[in-house]
Amino acid sequence: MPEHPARSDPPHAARDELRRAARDTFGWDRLRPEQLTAMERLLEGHDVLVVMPTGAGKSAIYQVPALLLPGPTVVVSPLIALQRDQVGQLADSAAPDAVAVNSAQRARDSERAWDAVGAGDAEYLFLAPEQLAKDDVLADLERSRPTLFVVDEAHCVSAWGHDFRPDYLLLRHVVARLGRPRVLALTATASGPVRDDIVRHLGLRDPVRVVTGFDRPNLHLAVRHVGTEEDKRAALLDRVAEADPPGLVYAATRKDTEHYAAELADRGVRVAAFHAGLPAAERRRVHEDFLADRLDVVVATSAFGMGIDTPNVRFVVHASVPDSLDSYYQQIGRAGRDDERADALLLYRPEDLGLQRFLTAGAVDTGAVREVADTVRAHEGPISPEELDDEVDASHRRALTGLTLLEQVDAVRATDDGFVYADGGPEPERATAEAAETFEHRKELDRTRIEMLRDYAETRSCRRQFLLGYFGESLDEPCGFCDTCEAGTAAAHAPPADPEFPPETRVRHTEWGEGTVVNQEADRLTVLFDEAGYRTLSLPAVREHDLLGEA
DNA sequence: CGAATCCGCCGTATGGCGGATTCGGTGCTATACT
Repeated sequence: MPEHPARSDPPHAARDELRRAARDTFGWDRLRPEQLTAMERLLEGHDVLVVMPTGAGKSAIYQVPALLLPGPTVVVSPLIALQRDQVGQLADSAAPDAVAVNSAQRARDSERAWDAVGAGDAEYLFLAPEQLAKDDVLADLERSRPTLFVVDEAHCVSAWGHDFRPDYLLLRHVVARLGRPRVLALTATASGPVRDDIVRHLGLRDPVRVVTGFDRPNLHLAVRHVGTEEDKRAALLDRVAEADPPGLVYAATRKDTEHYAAELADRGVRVAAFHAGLPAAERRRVHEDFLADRLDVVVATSAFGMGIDTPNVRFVVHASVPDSLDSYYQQIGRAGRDDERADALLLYRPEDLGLQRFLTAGAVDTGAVREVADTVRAHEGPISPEELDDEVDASHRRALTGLTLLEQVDAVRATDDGFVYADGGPEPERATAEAAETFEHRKELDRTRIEMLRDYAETRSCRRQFLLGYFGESLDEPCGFCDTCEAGTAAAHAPPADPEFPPETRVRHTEWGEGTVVNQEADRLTVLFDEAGYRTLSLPAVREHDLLGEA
């Protein structure tokens, strides 16, 4: 953790103020040390990255300091439903007003929200990143002089910013345009590389990182290998039908969610399917029914979960592997928030990895990248993302993905007034090729992240040691509360107490170049290579052929 | 990459089979229409 800068105030003046504001405004009698640390650093003007489980009070970290800072607080939130929840929660407290601006509410309500922010009546303003790509929104925001810029669910920057929702990668320029208010990034789950990606793409400056432990000791971890699709279906139905509700089932496709939900319903389970293809009203109903205990089980795609903080979820069963251990841990982390026993079960078929490979395979649209490059270059003066979107035929998503890739290869750069073609940068043709390469590199990393699910499913070591290792934490002994521990294989495959390659060690591989050790098991080693992504190496082979040296 | 679905063939079945084809996740916003 970085050192405290020297302060002239008495040492705990800020702390006392924060505690008083928390108590008087929100009725919170005590704040956790990590919350206080993060709040204090914000007040001092630092950028802060917080990784803390849901339920630990992440929102408080901006809600309280916002009261002590002069201007309004901007909160970037990925889902309109979350914005609504947060505004509602603040409305129920004694805190100053919170408002949102988005396309789902009447234009007049958005206008009122801006008026309230402008007049200093609203302290908190919630927006999706897409709003911040609009010139008039940015102008309104600039006038309101925010002093705190919050990115909630900040893992979205890394998970979605690179292709699905490229507006996330523009946030760093929004922050610059606003005169650099301090930035707070909040998330429940992020492995080391994801944290670094967030820091880099939000442009955080020497951020204070507040990361609490990842271990959830009340969560029982298990993987069941299934042979055929039919075996899997049978195993799923048996397990879920007899499990203690409430619980969640994650499936890979929309159709699967509906199949499983129908079959569970036949067995008398109060169940609903949830995916992004359902009408908004149906999605809202399922969400509310689950929170209100009117449903035992929701069978969902990855669309379900953010904003679910019901404490008594007893199980999470995966009918198929997700796209990364980051996603997996986030999804199983929705169980057992009450600290009672909860079960995480992965039904594993290696064939299911294929679907995830397909889903992360998307190639970049080089035509769109080239069009963006040419447009920025031909434009007289700096061009804003909104103008670019208007002038380019490619979709918003492709145009902005192209823009952010071109920025990463130094072909375009941001100024205070928009993007310009970089003077010494590569020509459009070369820049397009380099952008495609950068994108491909990211996809390769994504593919190796999928392989980590294979390793998790197939490991004979303690599952918890494996998972925590992935998130950069170590557990000295096998946990005793996972299937491999119970089967006795974990003890036999326990990582050495004194590993040759301790976590975080920088190494150089003869083929894959430099990387950082993630964790060492009894006979294998996982390394995150800078270029080649996650790779698992056999230790005997490493020793025999001297594959790894110090970097 | 793998599963589900479609389609034509065989040869005449309250169809079966194999090869070809299609499909598969995540959300915002703006706009046209009822």
